[in-house]
Amino acid sequence: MDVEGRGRGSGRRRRPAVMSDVGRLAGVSHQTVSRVINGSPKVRPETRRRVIAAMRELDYRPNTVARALVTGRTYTLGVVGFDTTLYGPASVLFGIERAAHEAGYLMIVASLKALNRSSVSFAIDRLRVQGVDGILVIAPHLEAADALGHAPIDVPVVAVEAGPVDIVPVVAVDQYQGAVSATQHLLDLGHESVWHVSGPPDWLESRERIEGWRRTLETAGAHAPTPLPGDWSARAGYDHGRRLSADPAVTAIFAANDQMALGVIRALHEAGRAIPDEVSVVGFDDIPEAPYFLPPLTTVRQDFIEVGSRSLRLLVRRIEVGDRAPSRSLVQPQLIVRSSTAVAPVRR
Amino acid sequence: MDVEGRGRGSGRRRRPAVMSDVGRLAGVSHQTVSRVINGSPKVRPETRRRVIAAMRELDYRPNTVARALVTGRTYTLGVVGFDTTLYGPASVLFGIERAAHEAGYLMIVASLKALNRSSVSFAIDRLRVQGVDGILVIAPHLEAADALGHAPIDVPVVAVEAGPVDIVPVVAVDQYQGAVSATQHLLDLGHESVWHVSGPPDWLESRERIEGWRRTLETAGAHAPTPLPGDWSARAGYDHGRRLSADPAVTAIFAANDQMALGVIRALHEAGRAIPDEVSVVGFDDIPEAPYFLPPLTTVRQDFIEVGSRSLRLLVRRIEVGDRAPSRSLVQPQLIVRSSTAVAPVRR
DNA sequence: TGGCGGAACGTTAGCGCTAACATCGCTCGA
DNA sequence: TCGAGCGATGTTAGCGCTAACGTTCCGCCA
Repeated sequence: MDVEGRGRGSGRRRRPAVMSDVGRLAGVSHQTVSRVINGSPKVRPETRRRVIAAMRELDYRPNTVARALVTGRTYTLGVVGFDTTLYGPASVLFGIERAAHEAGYLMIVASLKALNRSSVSFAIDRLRVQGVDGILVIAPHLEAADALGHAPIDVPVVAVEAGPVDIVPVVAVDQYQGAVSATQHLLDLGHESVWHVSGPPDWLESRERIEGWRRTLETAGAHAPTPLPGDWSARAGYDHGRRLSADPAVTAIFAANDQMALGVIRALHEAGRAIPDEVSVVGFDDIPEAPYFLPPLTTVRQDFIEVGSRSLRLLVRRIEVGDRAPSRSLVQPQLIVRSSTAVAPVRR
Repeated sequence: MDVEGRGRGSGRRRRPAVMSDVGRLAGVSHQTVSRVINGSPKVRPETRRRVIAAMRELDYRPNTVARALVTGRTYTLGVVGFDTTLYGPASVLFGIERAAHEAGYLMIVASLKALNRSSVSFAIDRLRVQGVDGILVIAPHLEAADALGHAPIDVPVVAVEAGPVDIVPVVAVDQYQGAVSATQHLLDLGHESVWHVSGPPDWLESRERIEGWRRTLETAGAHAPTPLPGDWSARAGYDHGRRLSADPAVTAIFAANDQMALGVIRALHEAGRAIPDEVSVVGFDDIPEAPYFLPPLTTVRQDFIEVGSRSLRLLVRRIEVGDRAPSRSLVQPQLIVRSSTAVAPVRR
């Protein structure tokens, strides 16, 4: 018997035990079982023991759905993200899940097919209908951030990596400062200017990195060339890199992420321009592979995990304490100097 | 009034409309509203129209939780994964979410802190208590796969990237075949043997790749050196690469993933050994950066997205059709030849 | 000795929905 | 002409839980 390995108890596929089953076995009402589960102090130790024994005996598991129906709380959180295949978003997601688990929440992920307003709104709605207690939106994009302006107010929302959104609280890496430190590093090495392979113009991260780079050059009195927009891919970096490597004036390149930096490096290499002796290259993100590029990449490290867990903690605070008030929390990036950057070559 | 921007309707924070509110406004019973929502044919078009109008008017949203309580279906799926920061798992997750969305399900992610039996069991339990309709376990690991042997039978489970598990159905990439094609490619180029930087021995993927590599060498009558186990990181590849580059007999290296291949490449480069002229290198995965390595990496492409969506479809079939019977679905990998491999150098 | 208060329970009434059955007209054929 | 039959709707009874209130029993003090 019990061929199906259904655990203790005899016979065929019984329906799982419910609260009143436990109560019956323990000789109490279902409400007392509920009290035990919810840790009410008004239960005699002896009774509690009997109830717990009965729960174990019947392999009882509380029905979360029924509980959610009456309490209105599901202890699930929704996360709206875009391309979660990329290292950055994947890490943020990971950080969120870690922190959510610790806080007693489960994480539901809704990916976006496209980065636009209606797409974000639909995703938020999908999660809301599911009954999540709160929503995190990873919205590093103009239109996506815009959708947050029309976010529903009956469920707490926190934006991750979004730009200056006034309506909802935001947790983000200080992209501007990261770009400043990358650019300043190159200027400090004696480069007269720094070329920039940027991200897509409609991404907020791109904009802030461009801004940081431009301002730093301007402050130093250096000329800021037109930024070359890529799509974060190594291929884009390669394409721009081919053009840049043909220009002997180019001695320093700041790529808006490590993948594009990799493409730039390959293009420079093919053109026979030595890194870092002739051209210095800086990336952004510090992906795990960056130290093993040829040469190892100087880059700006973002603590994605921290962004994820910090935004989650903020969301939970809003859910549980009811804290409103928009806020803005910035995580500081860190310049990691490796050997893809060196002092500027002497001018001929 | 309505300072809080709560939408149409006058006055303070009303509670959201429920079915009977809609019914009242439309002049029907709540059950008729339910029929309209569930697409019952037994509703007059005129009535249906009135109900829909009332729903819109009140901005009605069905309460998923209440529905789940009575139907027993939540239309959520649980996914148990390990390090979802890596490109492979992240892509599988992405593929799952895509397919889940299409099938009308939401995806809950539970990450593992450690790869062992109890950890997997706990995660499955957490999801089960939450009421998911089915569970996907990304378990490329011995112990993790082992936990599936004791999987609960009251909720459908599908294993992703797991080895030969007999109890639950499995969807995986044919790692063995991938390793065979990588190794054979190197043999075909005239290399006398192929060194292997493998993954951790307790990962199923590592084992199958080792097996494919070893068998291919044996079949060709070549000597199979002891595989060098890494941890998938570029650093591990680098460490092994340093030792391999010191051995002039080494002319071909098969790394069990692209990150380790990158480390190997850097080590060879530092040792002054030319790739591919002196040493050929093959990776595994075909991460998006692989074409931009120096030199571009020959590797074995895994279609992670396909693995994800295929496993999801299998799970949904089991949920909705009740299809039992363990099965095994293999996705074929593909050798991508780039310029990190070339004919073996002539022997001195 | 009566009564009062609190600890430790039990009972009841929902949460918002669906499933099952009951009811009401109306059409249509014998 | 009448009722069988069916389409369209209403009514009722839960799903498994928590919240609110009722009940019981006992100790303690006036």
